[in-house]
Amino acid sequence: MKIKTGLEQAVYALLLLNRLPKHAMLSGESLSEKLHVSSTYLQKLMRKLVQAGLVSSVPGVKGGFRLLATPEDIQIYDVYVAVEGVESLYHSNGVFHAMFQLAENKTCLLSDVMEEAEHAWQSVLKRTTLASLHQALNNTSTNDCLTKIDSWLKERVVL
Amino acid sequence: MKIKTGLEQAVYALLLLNRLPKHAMLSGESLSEKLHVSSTYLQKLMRKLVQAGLVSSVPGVKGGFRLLATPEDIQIYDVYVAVEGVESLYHSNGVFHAMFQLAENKTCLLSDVMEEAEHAWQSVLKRTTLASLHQALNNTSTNDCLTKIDSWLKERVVL
DNA sequence: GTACTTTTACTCGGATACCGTCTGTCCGAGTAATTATGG
DNA sequence: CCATAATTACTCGGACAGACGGTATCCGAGTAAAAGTAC
Repeated sequence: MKIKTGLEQAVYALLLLNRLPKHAMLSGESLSEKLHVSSTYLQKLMRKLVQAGLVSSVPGVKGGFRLLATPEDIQIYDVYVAVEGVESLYHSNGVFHAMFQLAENKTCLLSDVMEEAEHAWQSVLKRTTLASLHQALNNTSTNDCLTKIDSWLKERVVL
Repeated sequence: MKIKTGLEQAVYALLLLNRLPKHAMLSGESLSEKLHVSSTYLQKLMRKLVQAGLVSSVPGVKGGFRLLATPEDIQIYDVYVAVEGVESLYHSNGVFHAMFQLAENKTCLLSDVMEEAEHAWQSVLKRTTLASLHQALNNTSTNDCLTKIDSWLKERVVL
């Protein structure tokens, strides 16, 4: 059981977009190049982020992706849901009900526990926003790294 | 991303074993019959529980499985680790390092968050024991269900 | 210079292929209780 | 009746097949800016 790497790609893509000046955009091609991930697959992910309302996209030449919401409002959990869907980590397979020949409507024992655990998990992902990640990045990175990124962005930025 | 159903099978198997009198055993065949799951696959899971030290097994005719630890000491997290391994839910794929051309030794931003989230998740699974599930089962089930199970166990119990 | 057409560089969304993992099956081997056999 | 052998019913562990989902690729379609063209 593993969490998809798609989440990682999406989060860091958003983190890059967050460094752009207001209303500026970056093409999917540029994003994938900087993240060193598959271009076509990243585009698939970006579409999911668009559908989730986290970023907006502009077609045509001089098009690209741009952060739609403010970074303070983008929870990591939102990104997770956008990429992986709302399905919970655990889903009962009815062993409990089969065991006791119960109706399907009652929740099973394990589900309750797993649901509680997942809630605890989600709460961490909900209180962590893109803004806090951005902050952490600025605090922990050397100026050299950041300026290198920002100058690269400047070359590739659209509009 | 989903948690294996193997966990469900294992937990309820343990819950069944917990209803046996001291030192009594149940065969893998009987377990799978009551849980309505694949017999051979359940045996695979039981072996993992044996290797994890949660249950002990006795080969030969009149053999079977028996709870090794006391139910108060068996955390659901132990079962999870036995079935799914110690691997964490999230494992970085190095996007962060590729992005900034950093050395591998530094942890990436997302890893920190995901690790914290997983910790919260684990803590719920650690404070839930087989004993507490057993308790919950006794409290929420009708007497009819429980006596039906226990009489069935009496028929199939070994030793 | 203006209106129109073509080219270009993007996003969009579906179809598809690959591959690892989880589920499930099968088989031979080991083990111990039970049963059968021989003296 | 006792000792030994054969049978039986389990667990053990590996090899293997099938299904499913995540990763990745490709393609045609849509869109809009830029470039080219005609008058």
